[in-house]
Amino acid sequence: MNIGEVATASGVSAKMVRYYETIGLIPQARRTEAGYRVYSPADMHMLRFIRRARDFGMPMERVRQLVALWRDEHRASRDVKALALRHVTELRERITELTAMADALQELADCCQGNSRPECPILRDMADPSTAA
Amino acid sequence: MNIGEVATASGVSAKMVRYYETIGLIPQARRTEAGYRVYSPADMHMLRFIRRARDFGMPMERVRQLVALWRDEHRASRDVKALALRHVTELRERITELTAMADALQELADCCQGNSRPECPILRDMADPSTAA
DNA sequence: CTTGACCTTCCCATTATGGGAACCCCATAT
DNA sequence: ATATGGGGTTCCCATAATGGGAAGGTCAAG
Repeated sequence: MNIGEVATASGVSAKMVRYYETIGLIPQARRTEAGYRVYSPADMHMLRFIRRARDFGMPMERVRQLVALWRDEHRASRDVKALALRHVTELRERITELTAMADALQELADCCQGNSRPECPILRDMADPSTAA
Repeated sequence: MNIGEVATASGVSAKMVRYYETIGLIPQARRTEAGYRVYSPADMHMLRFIRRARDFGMPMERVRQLVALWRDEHRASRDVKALALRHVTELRERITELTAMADALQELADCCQGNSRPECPILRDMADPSTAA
């Protein structure tokens, strides 16, 4: 397969495939005489795997660790699980933060009449939180 | 006040104050003879306001709109409320996405023994989701 | 008048992704 | 054989918001 085919098959854009190669996330592809990159089905699976990891919201560094475990026949599933759970924890922390933001802003909005007059508790609170409603 | 003072007082770093000026989020500061930026208490309040908006997770473009409303004495609170609720909606959408990621990964982790053997449902599923447990 | 803290501008780096230019290659239709 | 379209290649640029750091000017206190 060449890069366009592996991109379509894996769901990773050709641009990103080249990028992953430059940052060393995937090994350098073999080349044809003309310089075209050549991929095996195994490469395609690896890219698909990476795509899945990204879909889980993992930062590249974590993806890198996970790919290393994936390729290591002698890994301990404990290590994979620990990595996964660490990510779940981070996701839940982020969710907590966003929820706090949304709730706080929702509460302010609930206090706002939302009419044609300028008086607005949202702006008032944001300008000076000490005057909380 | 000079930039260091307004930075400390507003919670926005001096670097960011200069940056906000270059992108036109805040007006260009007056300068002393020597070229030092000079800020009024009103400027400080504006920066604090911006800081609060950022704390709510708003992207700069939304902050820009909000600052415009804040400065407009003739705004309609309806417009402020609409903007706030739009942001709440986006936050909740993001939360839904992150929750789906966390739940899916948690479910995979629950299936993983987490021992010293290499067999791991997390990796198996990520490599090929069609073999779902 | 020195010294240290603060200011100025300018450049660089980050993360992951896409856009686009300039140029080369391959297969197919004429 | 050749024109042509659809790839491929590299390289550079841009993003959003933020920090780091260098080189050099300024201010205030001792």
